[in-house]
Amino acid sequence: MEISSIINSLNDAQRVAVSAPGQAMLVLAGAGSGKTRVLVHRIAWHIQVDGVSPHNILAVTFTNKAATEMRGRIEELLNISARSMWIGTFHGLAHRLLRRHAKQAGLTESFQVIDADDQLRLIKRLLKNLSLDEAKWPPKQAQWFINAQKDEGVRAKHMLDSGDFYQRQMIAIYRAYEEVCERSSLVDFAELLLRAHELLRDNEDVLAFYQQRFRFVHVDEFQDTNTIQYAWLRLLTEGRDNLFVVGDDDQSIYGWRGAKIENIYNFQSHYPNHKVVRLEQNYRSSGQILKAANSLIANNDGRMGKELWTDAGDGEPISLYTAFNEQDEAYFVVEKIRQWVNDGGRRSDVAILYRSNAQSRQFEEKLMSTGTPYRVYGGLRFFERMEIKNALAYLRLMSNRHDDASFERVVNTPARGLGAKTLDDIRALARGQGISLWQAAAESIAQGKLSARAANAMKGFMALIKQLADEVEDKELFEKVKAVVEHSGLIGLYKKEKGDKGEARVENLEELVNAARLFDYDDDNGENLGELDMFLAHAALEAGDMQGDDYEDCVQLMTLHSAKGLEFKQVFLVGLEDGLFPSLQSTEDPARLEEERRLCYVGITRAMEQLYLTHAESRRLYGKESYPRPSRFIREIPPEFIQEIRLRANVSRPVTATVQPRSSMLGGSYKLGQRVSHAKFGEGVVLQMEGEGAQERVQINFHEVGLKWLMVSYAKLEAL
DNA sequence: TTGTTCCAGCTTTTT
DNA sequence: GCTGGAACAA
Repeated sequence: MEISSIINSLNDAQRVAVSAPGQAMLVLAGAGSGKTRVLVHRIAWHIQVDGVSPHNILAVTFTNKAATEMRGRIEELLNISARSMWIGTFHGLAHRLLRRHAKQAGLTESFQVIDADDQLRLIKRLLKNLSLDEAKWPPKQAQWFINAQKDEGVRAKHMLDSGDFYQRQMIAIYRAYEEVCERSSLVDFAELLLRAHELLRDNEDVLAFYQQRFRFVHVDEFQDTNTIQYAWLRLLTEGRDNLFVVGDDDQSIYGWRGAKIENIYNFQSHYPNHKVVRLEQNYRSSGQILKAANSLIANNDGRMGKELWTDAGDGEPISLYTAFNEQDEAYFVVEKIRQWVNDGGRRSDVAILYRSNAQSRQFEEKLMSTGTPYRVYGGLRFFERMEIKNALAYLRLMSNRHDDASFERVVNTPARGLGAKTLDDIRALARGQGISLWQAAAESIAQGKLSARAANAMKGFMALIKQLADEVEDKELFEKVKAVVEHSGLIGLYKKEKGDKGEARVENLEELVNAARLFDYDDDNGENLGELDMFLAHAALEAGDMQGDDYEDCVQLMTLHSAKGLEFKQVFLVGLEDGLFPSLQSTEDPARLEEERRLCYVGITRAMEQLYLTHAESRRLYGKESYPRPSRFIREIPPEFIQEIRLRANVSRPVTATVQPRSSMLGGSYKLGQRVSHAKFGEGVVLQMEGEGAQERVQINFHEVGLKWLMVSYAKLEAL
């Protein structure tokens, strides 16, 4: 393999980046400028020209997809196997480190990874234990707090009590959460990163080993790194000048989940010998689209500075359509797509991009009514589905009885007569003695604390888990999964569920067995880990692709966030209205507004040939009619790049339906305002009535307990 | 255990 | 205005 094959296909700036001598490097790669190409070729350069073994190379990405693609492209370019090279996501690599050094990281060897959903359930449970009112202490907020602290590398024990009541409570929740995770051997996503950082920071030998091993470290999407991820990279590379990062400050759109655009700026002081290379030649979009994007993003302050250009010509101007309302907007878009397809365009080259998921519906309806195939991105992934998570919880319990999160999840799923009361008692015992729920359950049975019925049910559940675990011990992974699916009772539960839903769930469970069959154990490079545990980790870390690729030619619908990194010949950027995009919550804060602008920049730069911007003069939002102003981002694009279009000369306004006042309730055996008495609720006054005969119901305002609806035939009311 | 009513909440998302 | 979850009645 010649050097030329690595260098020839590159432009000057790309070449400089790829062939630079070993030193810290910041590649500012604009949209569509060949950033992955540069990363791939840089790594190939190290291997081919510097003679570095793949074994000594580390490459970090954010998504599994990016990691897989990069490995594939390196293997293809060099025609070698890159198996020994560490390429993966921050979380995946952190996981691998923690498996290898579980003990030094303070973890048990069988620790399990939990996803955001598991984490939230755990926190909900914990708030109940602490007798905190969910209304006053929203679990989501606590989750956000905990993860934000971890992202900054802060443990509960490090947090000072500022005397602030809210803060103090959050710290207490954080601490309690750490204890639960510790006891159950559970590690959440943020914890993976934090632990991996602490592992390197606190263990000189481990750090030295990996510093030596990774002669060259590469990072994709550097603008999306958070504090702890960057700290981890610095431990591995600082002072050694072997960190190669690629990113684009103009495409930083994840500030709200902890990404620090500042990492790009700080890189320059942390690595004084660094070199900056700008990739500004764009190979994706036509000239006017790029100029519009440049003008828009120029409104942001404190950029690194970058201007995209192309030698591919000006292309068509951007089209702007002002719709009467959101229906009309959808009509316009679908009509344009129809024309595109009529002219021989492929549907999969068309994307409808919106700010928030709720906007997809109107487009779906119009697409459906015209029989246009489409695909919506987002939504639940395979391993996030309820039935799958339930089955996995059984598997987890088989692997680790002390996994409280899984115990909670399936102890009464399918229902086996273990009610709230029984479980509360077991939880109380577990909490009091600092033992797992499984142990507490066993103890309760042994001490005869449970009613005969509950004890039986619990024994049955525990026996089921044990039996499954024993029966399957030496079997193949897929047989373990199959045993769970067949004997847990989940299938029976979902078969009973009415509609297609239950059927789909049963199919998914069958698909899970299949996924286990196909699971490549070696591929995930397990360290000291059984195949089952590896599969469970895989399920958490890689929730599965959005949906299986359907081969049909589909219009693509997605949020602007999910569109990052993709490109389409024809792009519709819809709902460009103040309050929607930029979102209402971002309009006050200049920093957040800049992030919205970057998001718009990302959207514009997805388009290769044709870009349509649309906004509506009136829009139904949260049930109310609103009359939003066109987005400020439209005004920030110079008019010379924009062409306004009108689809129809006149639009008829929908007639506002007159609201029929509901006719007053027809009386049965009670009168409005009648005073009545109920055995349990005491005295009250009848306020409303509906239904007749056996179905007759009355609403009563009881003096003691407030409003209630009661069936007249059951309630045994006494007229006073 | 199940069906209903009530109520809050309502950007963006990967791991 | 819709949805998902919790609370409640039966």
